[in-house]
Amino acid sequence: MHDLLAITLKRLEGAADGDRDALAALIGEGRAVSAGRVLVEEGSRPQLSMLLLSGFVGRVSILNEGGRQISGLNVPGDFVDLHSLLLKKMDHSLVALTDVVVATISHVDLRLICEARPQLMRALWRETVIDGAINREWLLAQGRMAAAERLAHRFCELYVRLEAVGLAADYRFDLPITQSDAADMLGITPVHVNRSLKTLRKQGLLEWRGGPAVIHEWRTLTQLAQFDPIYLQARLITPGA
Amino acid sequence: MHDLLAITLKRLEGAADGDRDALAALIGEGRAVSAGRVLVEEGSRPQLSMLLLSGFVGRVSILNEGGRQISGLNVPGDFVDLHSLLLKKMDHSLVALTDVVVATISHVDLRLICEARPQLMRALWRETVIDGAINREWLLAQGRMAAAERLAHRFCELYVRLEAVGLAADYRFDLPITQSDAADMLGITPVHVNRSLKTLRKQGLLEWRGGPAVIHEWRTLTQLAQFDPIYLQARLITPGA
DNA sequence: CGTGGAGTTGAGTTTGGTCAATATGCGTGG
DNA sequence: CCACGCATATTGACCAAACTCAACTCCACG
Repeated sequence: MHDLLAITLKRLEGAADGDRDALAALIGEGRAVSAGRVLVEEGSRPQLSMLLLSGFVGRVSILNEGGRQISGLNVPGDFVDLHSLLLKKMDHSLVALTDVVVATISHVDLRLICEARPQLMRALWRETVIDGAINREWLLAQGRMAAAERLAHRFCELYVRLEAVGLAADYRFDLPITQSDAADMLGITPVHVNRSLKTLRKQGLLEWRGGPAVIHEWRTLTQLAQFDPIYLQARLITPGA
Repeated sequence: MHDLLAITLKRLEGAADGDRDALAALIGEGRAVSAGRVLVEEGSRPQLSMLLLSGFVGRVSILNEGGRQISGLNVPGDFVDLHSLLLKKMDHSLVALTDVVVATISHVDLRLICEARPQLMRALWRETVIDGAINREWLLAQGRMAAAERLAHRFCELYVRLEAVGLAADYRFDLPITQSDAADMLGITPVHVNRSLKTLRKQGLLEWRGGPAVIHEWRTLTQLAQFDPIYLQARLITPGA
């Protein structure tokens, strides 16, 4: 668990070591939350931000009539809702898609440390900007790619992000979410996720049945998905040791 | 033009007046760029950020095969590429969708002023976080709304954003972009934009033919689009005087 | 005038959605 | 240990939204 904290801190680019230590000192103990639980409710006004230590958290937006969209996914090592420091009211919910462990940092502390340490603030700002880059990529995929390619793209992205925090290797990683959740991430129906998966499976590109995922043909998969990790590079500092 | 600068500065929440003046001092003269021009090229490493004073700028991502997606739209008063201060390499292009006027601020200056004035940095950070909120809303629309509703939603958003900077009133505003650009914003084809527009027009909801836009039935339109401006509220400080 | 870009419309196709039945797998209580 | 029940996954048949292709119109501009 503490490896992860180290990785998270390490990729705060431009921060001094003193900054990192000071931030680390503000981070609370990890708290376990079980799958399906809402971590932060839409409309609420959080007084703290969270660092994800294990599991997957989804950024969930709801439409009155029949729509649920996961507009972002956090993997271990991510700050989950740094932006709530700046935007009082949550315009979406944060949901534990799997069992998760989160550590918290109070906004009061964050505000103080940011004021005292501009380089750290800048690094945290940068984290939220990278989230934005990922978001843009999702939007591009959502707007201009077919369902199967979008799915392939998401697998590529997840692999790269998880590898960067030591949670994926040899084209394998664990993704214990439902096809329904995947559907909400991709903007398609669960039924169609299933069919798209079948297509990719038949092409021998990957294997995933709600738990361990294996990418068989990385090269082909990235080509199909037109996946270019530049938009992630900011998070690509390889895990220390 | 300088009204606009004043509005932009005013909505930098939490900044002191001294901060605003100091920032204003760094902003260069407006430069006119004509429609269609690329302001910042994908892959480049900008040394400055831009403030949009007039016209519309699109954040354009390209897919190798047949895909162009506008993943964000800036209206006058927006900082166009603040995030390039933090992410060296552009992962998308910035394109003038109409004739525009932009003022620039050098990254060197920005970095210095941010270090000296944490509250200003925080306010600028907040601006990029609001961009993220808009992005999430687009993703929600892209993923879970039908084309016509998505189009309606975009009109609602634009009206609210433009009204906030004094460029829309009485449910009217000017939007001199092509249907093709609208298509790339919505993730649909130009032909389908045309048909969706026809639908909305027939329902008497709005009028737009590539120039002035008029929303006839705001209430109905917002309902159709399930438009709730909370995600924009951070930018809703009404124009001074 | 006439040329090219943008908008409009129709006809036919494709992708993904809907509805519904069946399968699978797991945790609980008997 | 088994049976039941629920949630998730899988598949088929049919439907609807959006795409493709192509023709035609409408301007603005030279």
